[in-house]
Amino acid sequence: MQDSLSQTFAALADPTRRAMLAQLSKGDASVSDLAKPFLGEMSLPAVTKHIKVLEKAGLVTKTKDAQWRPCKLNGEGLKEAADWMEEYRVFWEESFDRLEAYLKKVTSEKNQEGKNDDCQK
Amino acid sequence: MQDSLSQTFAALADPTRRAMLAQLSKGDASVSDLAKPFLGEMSLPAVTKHIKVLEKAGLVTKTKDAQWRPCKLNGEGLKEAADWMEEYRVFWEESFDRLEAYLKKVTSEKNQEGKNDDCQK
DNA sequence: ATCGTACTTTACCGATTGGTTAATTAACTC
DNA sequence: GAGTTAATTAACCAATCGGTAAAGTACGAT
Repeated sequence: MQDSLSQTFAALADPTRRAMLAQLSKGDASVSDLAKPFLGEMSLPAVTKHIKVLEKAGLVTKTKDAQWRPCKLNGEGLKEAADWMEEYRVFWEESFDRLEAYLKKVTSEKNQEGKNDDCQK
Repeated sequence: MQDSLSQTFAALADPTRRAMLAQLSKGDASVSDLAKPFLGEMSLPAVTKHIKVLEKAGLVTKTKDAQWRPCKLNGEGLKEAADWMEEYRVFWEESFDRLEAYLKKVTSEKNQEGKNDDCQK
């Protein structure tokens, strides 16, 4: 995993890490703050590792404050990935358009109920 | 890796697979079509595996046509991931705003050159 | 100095990933 | 039905991933 885009997507491919980003989106948090919701499910070193993955992907920056390590969401780290996705937007919007067109069609057909029973064409 | 969002991001976390999606965005392609750009770097079974990852993530659908397996980009498979990212848009736009504000500031300071040499405040 | 808190590092483990080669299935072609 | 083309499956391998327990580091408080 060399390129930064792969690193970013890989970092996002884990629910624990996404939950951490969600928490950081509400405000900065220390390692133990971030760990709190998960200490039932995993150990502190596991949390440290997850944070390191987020750091290396450039999604989080960690600073020092006495014995604490306040972490901050780095929004810019998501930009490259979002730009990549943007290229494909048309491909889900076009299928939405098809759905919309279909719904429009069946609705107008419903409105013509009784007027014409020949549904074969 | 249970949840579909993790599966999607994991599928995107590989340059070979992203290149395949890029090719499919230009039009449907068979497995060997998709393999062509990579046959110098990897074998056909490796390509089959990559396609299977994309399929399981719902990003690609594969059909049958004689001995060929035409693949199609499924744009809707990206929607969930794009929606997730959208939540964080403000976090990279806000840092862009800060940059913009900074550039505006230094520009206006530059315009005042000679008028006031006290750059300490 | 030593104790507690916050966190990291090390060493290990099993499961998954990304690749291989070789064999197999399936459909068309002669 | 023998051969060719398209693709998959099976068995294997090394590297990475997500986790652990235990030891180590660094800072503040008493």
